[in-house]
Amino acid sequence: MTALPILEPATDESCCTPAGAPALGADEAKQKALVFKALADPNRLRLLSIIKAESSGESCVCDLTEPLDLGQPTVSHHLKMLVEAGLLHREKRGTWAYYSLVPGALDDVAGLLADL
Amino acid sequence: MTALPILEPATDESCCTPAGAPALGADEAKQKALVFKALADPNRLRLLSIIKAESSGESCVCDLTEPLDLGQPTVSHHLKMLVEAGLLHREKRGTWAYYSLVPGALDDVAGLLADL
DNA sequence: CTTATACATTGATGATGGTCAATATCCGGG
DNA sequence: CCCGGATATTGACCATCATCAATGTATAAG
Repeated sequence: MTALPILEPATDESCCTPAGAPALGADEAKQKALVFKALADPNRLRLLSIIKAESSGESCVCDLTEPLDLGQPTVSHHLKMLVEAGLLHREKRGTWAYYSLVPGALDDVAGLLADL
Repeated sequence: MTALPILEPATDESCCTPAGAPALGADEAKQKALVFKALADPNRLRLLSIIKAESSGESCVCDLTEPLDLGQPTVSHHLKMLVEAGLLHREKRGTWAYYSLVPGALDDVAGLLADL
């Protein structure tokens, strides 16, 4: 499992909210918590911010290492977590790896908060 | 420091967004990460969900221990973290402690995501 | 094929976090 | 004043995490 189902279309339900359980179930809560875990680190928030602010919409690892004052392996690790959370998209062109925001992903997270 | 400044009015800035740094600064990132840390646990998400679903708008600890299948000290610990994150409000009436959602707090978190 | 560059992975370490048992505190009733 | 119930706090234990050094992988250049 690389991408989390929470932020995907996930059309396996009939429609809208399941409306079955009166409150958040244990499994749903665990899945949603994974997304917030990905956001629960200052450096990962900064990574998202930097990538979002980039005019081209994407950044390579080499441009992200310096502003965060972190080692390259650490930055790669954080980026991987953000990709697995469904927040970032990774595209490798040549020797470089370009990371970009998944369109609407942050809005989906906001939606997670709305229908808690 | 009991309440986090992020979700407070925080009118110490002139207006709107600081617009100084081109991206998220280290200190801002640290503060915002604290809020997401509070949300990065399945049981805390369930606590918020249960309290939100309550028709009275509030729940006491005794009503929250059973549905989560956790010990009372653990529930109190989670509730404290949510209060310190500015998401829950605590009001003690008699022997009981009633927890309720801080109005607009979840919307403010959504706003945090919007202007990353 | 060799080398250099960009990035990912592994392993280790120190720090943080979730949970519980035990205990403390606060409040209402008798 | 004493007792019992509801909640908070403390201390400890185990798991997870953030970070780095070292190494592995892949791609482009020569």
